[in-house]
Amino acid sequence: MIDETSARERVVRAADELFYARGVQAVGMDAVRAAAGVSLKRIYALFASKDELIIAVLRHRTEIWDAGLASAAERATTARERILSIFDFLDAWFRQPDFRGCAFINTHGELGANSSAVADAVRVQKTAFQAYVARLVDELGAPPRLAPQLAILAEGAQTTAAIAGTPDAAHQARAAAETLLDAAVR
Amino acid sequence: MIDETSARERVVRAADELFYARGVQAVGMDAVRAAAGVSLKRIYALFASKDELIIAVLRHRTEIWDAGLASAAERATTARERILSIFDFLDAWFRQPDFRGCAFINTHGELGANSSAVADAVRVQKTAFQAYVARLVDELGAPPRLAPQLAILAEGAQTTAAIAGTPDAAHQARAAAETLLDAAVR
DNA sequence: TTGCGCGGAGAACGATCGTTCTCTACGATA
DNA sequence: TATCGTAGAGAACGATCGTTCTCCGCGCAA
Repeated sequence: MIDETSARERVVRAADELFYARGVQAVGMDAVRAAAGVSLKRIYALFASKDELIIAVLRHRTEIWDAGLASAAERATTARERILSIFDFLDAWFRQPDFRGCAFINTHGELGANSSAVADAVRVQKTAFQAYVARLVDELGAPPRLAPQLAILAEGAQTTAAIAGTPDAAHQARAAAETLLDAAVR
Repeated sequence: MIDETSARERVVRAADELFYARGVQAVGMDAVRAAAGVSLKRIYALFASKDELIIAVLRHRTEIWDAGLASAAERATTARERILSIFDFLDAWFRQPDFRGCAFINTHGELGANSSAVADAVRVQKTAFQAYVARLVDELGAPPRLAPQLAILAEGAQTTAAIAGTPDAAHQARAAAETLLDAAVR
């Protein structure tokens, strides 16, 4: 294992999958080692502690989330469609068999009280999402107060779908978003 | 400690506060013992395991939540006001200094993947809330599809407020709910 | 070929946790 | 008063976890 970046990436990817599927505290570093195929010694050379690995995993999740959002928006031609594409993206995500809610919300609930670094990383991600929505709302020429309302719908859909175990919340939130859009831009 | 029910109540209440503040897995049974003033032996006579205690705590939280919702609704005179009182209730809750998000969402994120009993208890609570909203929507004479939309707003407000650390999401969600209500009943 | 340094496998260590067990004190009953 | 059962305090136990350390083998320079 000579390639530094490849080893790091394998560790982050394996940890991400395990943390998301079972929760962070339920996964030992030895399980990460086994899944990544990287020795413990090497993992601790790449990350000073499990906490640092958790932060790296959250950053990795942010990239995946951003890429998914952007990819969904690409298929849209208008600002309104780009906003609604968020909920189509959620719908596709909720239908994946390994969907288990938003990793940021889950990790925040699990560790946010004890690790301000985790809480900060989650807050950064959610703030970035709100800014993304605000940008789309601005492009649409709708009043700015619409943006947090749409973001709240997206957040609520994620926790509702995770707990219910069904993807219904995506199209319910999308319908609500359409109503809010209709009322905001006339 | 002769009174069975009082000891049980003290354990549940102490565990609830600790679990909510620090997360379930971060709180050892010895911390519960110290906070409740009930010996470990007695705790394990009342609850077969920590898992059982967790379930009891979730049930206790359900009672608190239901009572809070009902109390907020009492001050309302119309069905529309009763619906909006949900968001006033959330606003008051978000402003409490020890607010740390929805205990059900947090616990589900932490343990839902490993304990189907926990996942079930959380799902039961969320389903009951959705049924409550559906009842109010029915009283209002609005189309039933409005109910899950309002419930999603409430869920989203809870996670948004918890992560952001501000109570803003409550009135943002309330404003969205008003728009949805206006559009649904004309 | 020989010595050296790096990396992997996994044992080891100290801490913590859920759960049980031991010991002691006390209150009620005959 | 003597005895028995119960309850509390906390030690003990086995498991697990994060982190470090030891040992061994392999590739490379002189």
